[in-house]
Amino acid sequence: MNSDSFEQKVIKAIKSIPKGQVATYGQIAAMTGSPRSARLVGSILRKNPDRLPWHRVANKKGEISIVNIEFPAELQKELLEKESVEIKKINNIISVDLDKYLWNP
DNA sequence: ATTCTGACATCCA
DNA sequence: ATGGATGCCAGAA
Repeated sequence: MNSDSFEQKVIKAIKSIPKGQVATYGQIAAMTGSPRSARLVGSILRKNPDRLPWHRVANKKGEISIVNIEFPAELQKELLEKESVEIKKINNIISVDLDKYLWNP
């Protein structure tokens, strides 16, 4: 499998998110050259459960879009707090303050 | 080959 | 402001 595949680029981009910061799906997609492929980023994260800092990826509202039962939003909350990222929980909806923690490459 | 689906992002009512 | 519809694009059926 060639290392230039969209999937590989996405994985690299996600791995490069600095500790203590958060990136959006669209941002990752844009970094890999396909600004319109935010949804594919999600699919890839879903396929690669381990080995990726998936907890540093949120949608543009700063919300967590976890669907995978193995990696629940609560776990993501813990992981982020461990990196000193402030978490807001409103109406059982976990989100991060993008104004403060969004990664600007 | 065609249709459906989705860890998103936008637009419109 | 909030929800529904639409666009994108690769993989699955």
